[in-house]
Amino acid sequence: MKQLPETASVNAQVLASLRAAVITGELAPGSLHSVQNLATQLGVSRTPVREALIKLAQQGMVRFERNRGVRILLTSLHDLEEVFALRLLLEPPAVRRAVTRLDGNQKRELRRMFAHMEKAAKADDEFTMFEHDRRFHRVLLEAAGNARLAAFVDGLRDMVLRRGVSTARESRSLDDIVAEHRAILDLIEAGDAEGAAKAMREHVRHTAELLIAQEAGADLGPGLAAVDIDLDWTLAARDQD
Amino acid sequence: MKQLPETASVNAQVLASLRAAVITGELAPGSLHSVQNLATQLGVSRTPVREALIKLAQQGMVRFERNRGVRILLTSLHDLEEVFALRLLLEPPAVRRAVTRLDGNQKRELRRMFAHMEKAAKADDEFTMFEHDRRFHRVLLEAAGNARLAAFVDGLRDMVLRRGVSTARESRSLDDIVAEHRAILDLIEAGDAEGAAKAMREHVRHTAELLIAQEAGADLGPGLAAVDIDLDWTLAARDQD
DNA sequence: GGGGCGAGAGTGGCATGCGACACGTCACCG
DNA sequence: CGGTGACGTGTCGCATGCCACTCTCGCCCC
Repeated sequence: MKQLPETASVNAQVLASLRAAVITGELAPGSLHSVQNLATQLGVSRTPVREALIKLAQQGMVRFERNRGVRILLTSLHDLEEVFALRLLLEPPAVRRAVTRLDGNQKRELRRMFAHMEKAAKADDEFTMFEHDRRFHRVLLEAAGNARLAAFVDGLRDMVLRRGVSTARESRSLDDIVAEHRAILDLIEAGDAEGAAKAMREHVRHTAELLIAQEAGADLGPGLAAVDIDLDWTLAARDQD
Repeated sequence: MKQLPETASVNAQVLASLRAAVITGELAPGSLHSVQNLATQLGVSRTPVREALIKLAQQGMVRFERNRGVRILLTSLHDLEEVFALRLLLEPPAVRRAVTRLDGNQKRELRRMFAHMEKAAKADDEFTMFEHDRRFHRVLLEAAGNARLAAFVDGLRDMVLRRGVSTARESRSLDDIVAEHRAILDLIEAGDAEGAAKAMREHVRHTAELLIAQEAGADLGPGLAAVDIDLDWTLAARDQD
């Protein structure tokens, strides 16, 4: 486990370390760990570790088991289904709204994130790629003006990352991902809120299908994944005035 | 062997107490409190109190201020806007999906909650009314099969409760609220997913408008509230295949 | 009399002490 | 030989100790 050198609050450092360790799989899904042990490895006392774990537990990444330890929860197929159903409900409307609200700084930041993604894709740097992917989405969500939405969706991504980072390459090239984001960015720049929302919708939907199909394949053995999960609750007729 | 009392963990009890205290206004919005003080009042040590407050802080109800105390956050107009924008995005699709997935127990529970609401409305029992209102919505959200969605929306309600419980009576009678839920329930029983979703949408929208108008009135002084907030991000043209 | 300052009280954050409980081990009994 | 129960180890949950920092208020110097 990585030791953080900097001088932010101990709690925040521990939280970041633990979150990273869970995401990268350094703390294996399903495994059990003691607070004391984690604290020793991080070079701090049990208290900040416990407090950070409480936050992760609220997010659903770990679970306390009394007198046994802390269980690292695994991301099931159903978890992926839940996460992407929510992202499909929230991100397209958020983008639609963000288009009319983005200020200069945010647009610049968006372009910057996209440029970093392109560069990382060229360099085949998966980690940097997903890092900026996340920040790209976060800028958009924040621009929608709803902090709770932004925080919630950002938290949802954690559940996917530890499945996604290591495996996305198998089914979709980094260039494809960049292309989907380019489409979104172009439509935003053109002021086409509706188009951008639709592009985001397709992007999330595409990502969901790939990850879920792949995950189902991993669970059931290779080559026979025939799952068809109804992710998209918005497909029914419109409930509008 | 059964353990009837099933004494919940101290932490859970403290969490419930603090949440209730914040919602009822016993801990006034904007006020500052020390962990030590709260712990003494609850008859426990600082640790479980601090841990419960950390959870409330993650939910946005309180904020730690180093070396000063714990601030009880107030629900601003913008907070209400955020909460209801999210509920409008999430609850109608959840209901649409729930209609086709409700099992017998859940339908029975739904009818039971509604009956309690009717009874509480007749008895003019505001508190019981809102209690069952919340559980009515929760049953529906859980029936949609997405635990994250249910937990998230349920958490959002906390932000509204402390404004809503004490003030809803001024603008809308309990009977009106019951009527809106009756409409939803009837359409669910009839298997009309689309109609139920629309009814839920109108219900949430109606609630939002009343609460926000009233809150704006309270902020700006009585009689001149002329706010028009764009809650409804779904009103734009449909992003569909 | 006015202004600056310093000492004290109070606080959150981190470290540590302590008790009750879960689980694996192993000796002992049937 | 198989089952069983007591013990030891390890763990969380809760209580408490300690420290650096903030804020207040009264005192002292000018």
